[in-house]
Amino acid sequence: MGRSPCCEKVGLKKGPWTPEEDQKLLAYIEEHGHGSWRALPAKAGLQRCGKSCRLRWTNYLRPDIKRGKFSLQEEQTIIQLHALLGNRWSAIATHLPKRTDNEIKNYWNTHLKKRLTKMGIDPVTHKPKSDTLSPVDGQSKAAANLSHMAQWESARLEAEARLVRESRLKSTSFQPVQVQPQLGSSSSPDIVPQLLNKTAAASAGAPPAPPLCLDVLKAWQGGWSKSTKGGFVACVGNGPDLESPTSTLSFSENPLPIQNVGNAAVDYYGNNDNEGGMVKEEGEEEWKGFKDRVESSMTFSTASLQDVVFAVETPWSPESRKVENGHVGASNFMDGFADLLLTNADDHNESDRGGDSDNGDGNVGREGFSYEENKNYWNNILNLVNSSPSDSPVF
DNA sequence: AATTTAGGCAACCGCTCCTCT
DNA sequence: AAGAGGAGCGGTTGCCTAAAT
Repeated sequence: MGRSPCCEKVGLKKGPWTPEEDQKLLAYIEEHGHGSWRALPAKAGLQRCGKSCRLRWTNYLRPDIKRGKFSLQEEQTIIQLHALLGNRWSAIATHLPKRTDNEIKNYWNTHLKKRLTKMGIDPVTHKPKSDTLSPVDGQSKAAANLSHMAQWESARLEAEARLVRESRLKSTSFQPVQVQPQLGSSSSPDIVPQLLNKTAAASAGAPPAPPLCLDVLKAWQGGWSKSTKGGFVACVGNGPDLESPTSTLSFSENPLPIQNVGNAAVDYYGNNDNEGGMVKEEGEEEWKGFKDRVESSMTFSTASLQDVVFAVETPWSPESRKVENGHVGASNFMDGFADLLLTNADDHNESDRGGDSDNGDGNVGREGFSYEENKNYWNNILNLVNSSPSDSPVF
């Protein structure tokens, strides 16, 4: 709003950095920290704008940057998180602590995007391109449902936030929330546990939730059961490792209309006959901000993730769903997505990847996703989030 | 060997968000 | 509550290098 660009000053250098400039910047930051980026160049004796200095530091000079070729695991992480988050490079970068968002962005644009395209997958939607040719068959519908899952999750977070607010009005007597230490690394460490607890309490038809001790990772491993009302109950925290009482999130009053999951999210959370009171009302901006905080920290609520899996699994074949040791029955990571991707990745890459990607199941080397592949694709994305390293800054 | 083309990456630009006053 | 400044993010550009002709 009227503020002049930081680099507009005459005499400031642009373009590639010289080793001397790098040295000056490095030396200054090592001694003083960066402090105010705007003030840094003058103090460090650099003819650069602060923004340029920050960029140089974060993308190149920072000591904890890993440079060089991306590993197989890193590629998988990027692709799957991109499917979930879109072009939110900084969020993706939080899962690859030694890579910069810029590096990831470049790698995506120059390598991974092309590879997906070559496989017949739209790199934007992560959906088989063939879907657009025959959008009416059941399989395509399922894939279309999947493509909305990120939006779904987003809408859900908004709704949860609304529920928090509503529950504040309805109840003033919640038990203190116990938070396991792992969550402390989140930028908003208190949000999710409270969110879950209050969401559970506010859910229509759900009994008052006991205090919830949430460890996202453990909770994610919790089992599932189908409710007797035809809805679904996510049993949070009943895995063997959990010490806390079980919290039950019930959506039995509102079985999700999965067949139109993208639009359904709107209805479900906004305008449906929702007895849970998920009604759009005042304070949208506040809740948008709330949601963004949750999203930006990638602190997915357990319920959200499980709902997503629910959305993935349910419309296809509920009976075929496997639950193994409390995990969602996604196929093995390497057998599923990675094989599909890397085997299709052709030709020019296997030599430097170790070449262990062909599982010989016949699902490779062709365009488009099969039903199972689609399922695996998304389940693996969720598994990735689930299996994020515990020292990840976002979990 | 010279020229053209394509790929890869660092850096810039403009916008948005957040914080402070 | 509103405005200004700072920081961060994502998109894009432009340069450099390698490969192809």
